[in-house]
Amino acid sequence: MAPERTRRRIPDATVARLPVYLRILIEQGEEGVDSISSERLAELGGVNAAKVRKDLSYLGSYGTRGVGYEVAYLVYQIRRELGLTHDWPVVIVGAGNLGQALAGYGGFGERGFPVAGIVDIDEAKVGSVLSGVRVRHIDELPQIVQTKRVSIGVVATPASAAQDAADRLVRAGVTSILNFAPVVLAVPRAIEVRKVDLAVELQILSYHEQRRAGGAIHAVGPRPESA
Amino acid sequence: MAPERTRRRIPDATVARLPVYLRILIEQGEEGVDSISSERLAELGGVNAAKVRKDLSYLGSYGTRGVGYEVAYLVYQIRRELGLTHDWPVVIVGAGNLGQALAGYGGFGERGFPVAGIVDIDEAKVGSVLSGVRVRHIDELPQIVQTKRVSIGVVATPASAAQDAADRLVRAGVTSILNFAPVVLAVPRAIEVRKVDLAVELQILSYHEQRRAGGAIHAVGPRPESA
DNA sequence: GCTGCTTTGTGAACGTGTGCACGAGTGCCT
DNA sequence: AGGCACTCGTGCACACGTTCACAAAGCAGC
Repeated sequence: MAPERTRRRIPDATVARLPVYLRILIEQGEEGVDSISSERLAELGGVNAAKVRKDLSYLGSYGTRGVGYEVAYLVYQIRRELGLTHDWPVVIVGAGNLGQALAGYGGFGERGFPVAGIVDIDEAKVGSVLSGVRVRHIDELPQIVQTKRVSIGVVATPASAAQDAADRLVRAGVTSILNFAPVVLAVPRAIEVRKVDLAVELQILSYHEQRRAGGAIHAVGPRPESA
Repeated sequence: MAPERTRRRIPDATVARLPVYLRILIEQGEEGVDSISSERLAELGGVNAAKVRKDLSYLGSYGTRGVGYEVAYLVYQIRRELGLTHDWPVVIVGAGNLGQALAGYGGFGERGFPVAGIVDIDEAKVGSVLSGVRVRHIDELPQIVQTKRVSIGVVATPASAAQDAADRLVRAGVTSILNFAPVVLAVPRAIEVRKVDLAVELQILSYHEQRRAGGAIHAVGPRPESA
């Protein structure tokens, strides 16, 4: 309950790992684990123990020397730091293949990000119902964002429509965007954008595979030698 | 055609950006642009011009001072470096919501990663056809990997089945994994794993939203003030 | 209460990534 | 041919992130 004021800024790298710790801690809690050491948490999270301690130290000194961290308390603190003490409704733009899959992916609402609405520009798609959410026309975006107090938008359109979708989201008042389209979105500086690009991920894997195959030597096939 | 030998290792951060440059260059090429400066490429890619030049310099000196980079040649070089001179067939494990969306997502095969197969452990799903690919039983994984020379596997299962899926992929001979399940996979060191976790991305956005709302002050709602 | 064992929290060293600033090379114009 | 404008390639300084190593702090047993 201490009204800790201006919390020091947490490094990006740490912010990106906190959700992973959080998930593990919740799982451990459900399995009846009350206390956990940085070493164990590191093992489960696939990172270094010192890194875990340093990451957690940015939240405050919530561990007990000689013992470890109390799982429930740490869950609470990470939740608080990540702003997960209340739900963040999201709106999905694009009711195509991906939009549908996202709407149908239960883990969304389950983890505190209920789908407040899904919109598309295609009149033919408007009206259909995806996992309980009716597809609405994109012109209704401002209204959805306003009434449902949405601050996070998800761009699940084809690349060609992504910038327009982002523009509309920003105009409607959204301040964070999760972009699945393979495009670099241009948005005002104040808007936070994160992108998820399948092709990029696969190409990074491709790089390592190619390297494995012998660097600059002309590869003759995907798998020159099986393990 | 110079048989450049032991290419120096390219920094991870650069490898992650090359696919972005590549996509932009391909687009520009299609629009008839022959030559491009680091400044223009940086603008389109949303990064710093010096960074673009440094990144590209790891590939070699393929630019022309006073002019810029020849688009077609640079596309070729990046493709070569990323190992995109030939296709990398992928196999998808999990024919649920996400697996189906991935199989249906055309951009996969289009970008050099044809779906060699999709498998599921659920007999009920086996046999159905998703966008031209028949779902096969997971026991056929080794055969698919062998015959189609697959080196990249995609885990699109629920969290509870992800580790088993990964184990099977590794045993079948796959050396790179793209993991969509919210789990930290345990795999041999030689296996390259990249993860795409929606919840993590949303929680990172949540952190910034929460921070925007006033740091540690108890937030009362998602959007304390509209822009 | 003291001793010894355990584990946190963090200073310091190291490594990686970023961005500036400028020399070096190229093409164009006169 | 010479000068000028332009853009690449890169050395250098700085910021950020990771890891080590150890003092500080807590618990347990006697």
